[in-house]
This record gives sequence, C-alpha cells and structure tokens, in this order.
Amino acid sequence: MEIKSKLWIEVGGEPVFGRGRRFLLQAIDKYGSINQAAKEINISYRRAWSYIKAMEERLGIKLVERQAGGKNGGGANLTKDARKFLRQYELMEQGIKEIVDKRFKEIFGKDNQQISRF
Amino acid sequence: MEIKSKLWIEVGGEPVFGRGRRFLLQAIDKYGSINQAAKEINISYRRAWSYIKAMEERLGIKLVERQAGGKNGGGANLTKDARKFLRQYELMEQGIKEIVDKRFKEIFGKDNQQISRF
DNA sequence: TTATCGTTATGACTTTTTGGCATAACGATA
DNA sequence: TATCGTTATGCCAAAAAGTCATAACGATAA
Repeated sequence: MEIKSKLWIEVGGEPVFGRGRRFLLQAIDKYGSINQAAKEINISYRRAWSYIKAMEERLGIKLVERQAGGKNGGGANLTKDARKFLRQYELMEQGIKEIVDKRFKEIFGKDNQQISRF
Repeated sequence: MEIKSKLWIEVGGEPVFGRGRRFLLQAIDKYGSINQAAKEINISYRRAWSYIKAMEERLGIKLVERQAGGKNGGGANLTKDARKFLRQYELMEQGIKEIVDKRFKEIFGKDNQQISRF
C-alpha cells in the first residue's frame, strides 16, 4: 500500500501543466529535440506533440521553438517563457511529495502494519 | 489559472482510494444506501458499485455491508474497517490542499499576474 | 398468500479518452 | 540533388468511463 500525490495547473477547467509535462519540457531542454525527449520519458512523439500543442493553446504562450528540417534534421528548444514557467512550477512542487509521504507513514504506519490488521 | 492537487492510495500499482471514493463512503454512511449516495455525489449507481467492488477486492477488506430487498428495499452500511480506514484517510488528506494552495499563491502570485505578463 | 417498493447486482452497449502507427514535409549539408 | 533526423498530422485501435435495461431480493402491507 502506497500513497500517491499529484499537482497540476488548470486553465478554464482544463489541465495545462503537471509532472509529466514538466518532465517533457526538461527533457526537451536537455536534448534539443521533442523526439529524443519523448523517448527519454517513454511516451510517443505523437503524445508529446499533443501535450505541447495543448499547453501552448491553453496558456496562450509559446513554449517550444521548433524547426523541421535543417541541421541535424531540425530540433526544438524552450522559450524564455517556458523556462520561467518551469522554474516556478518546480519551486511549487518541491517538497510537497515529501510532506505527503511523511504524513502517510505517520498515519498508516511505516510498514503498513494496519493492512495486515484488517 | 488554478492549482489542483490529488492524493490517492494504491495497492500493487492499482488505485484503491482517493477523494471520490472518500465522498462515496461518507455518503453511504449518511444515507444507508449506495443508490442514494451515488445520487448525492452525482455518479451512476453502476459506477459506485464498481468502485466499491474494486476497493474491496484490492484491499481484501469488506467495506460495505449490503442487503438487497427487505425493509425499505434494502440498504448498505459501512463496516467497522471502512470507518477506520476512512478516518485515517481523512486525517492524512487534511490540510494538504491548504499547503498547496498557499504555496501556489506565493509562487505564481495571488492574482495570477504572471499570466498577463507573458 | 401475494403484490409492492426501493434496494442491490450485473450484463451489454455507447461514448469518450488515450495511445500508437503511418506518412508527409522540412531544410542544412555533403 | 540525395540524405538524414527532425517536426507535423491524419487516421485507426484500444482502453476507460459512462449509460441503459433488467433481474433478484425480502420485509411489509393488503
């Protein structure tokens, strides 16, 4: 038995940014390629592309500068706005998981003894 | 732009308990009926029933004592184990949302000014 | 005894969401 | 002008979520 937690940002009731998309942007920053980034985090290129499109539309912000063709076949890089947004999100997320895990252990018992008690 | 947070418990990688199921158990406790409870929280009886079944299977614990037919057509009540589990979960969840909301405001700005800055 | 009533219990179907495949277009470079 | 690894998207498949219909139940009242 384990605890899971999730944080995400919505705009107009639609999800816009969460941990998965954070990973994606970070990986794009690392590789300079949506394709490579998608492989890194084990999602299809198609899915990564859809994520980016939805994020940009809903936020109304350009997040990823892309080029198809050219040197190395093209590539993608984060915009300044994307980096800023990412920093803010990382800051917000930081430590929350630890708080939740700690509380879970306190209440349900470090070794989940309670489950065998039932 | 708003922050959302979610907590849930998994067993063997499968979701077992979260806010929605908490509402469901609480409503069953209140009405003594799965049917009424489902109406209260705006899900179909079918869905409520599936939730309960999955929870009980995955936890290996009987959560809801049911009777089809009889006085008032039957009904459903929480077991002692369900009440205990519910108490623990409520305790764990309590305050987490507030922590997250507070942090969101601090970082992204109380009035989401940052979104207009982009 | 029997009809009634509001439950629980499920199968079957529909709709929505998610995921993945296939393929076109791109453009610097050799 | 052929190549190469990208980005870009339409289309279909699979999975998940939601809905509908109907059977079974059993205390109670007629």
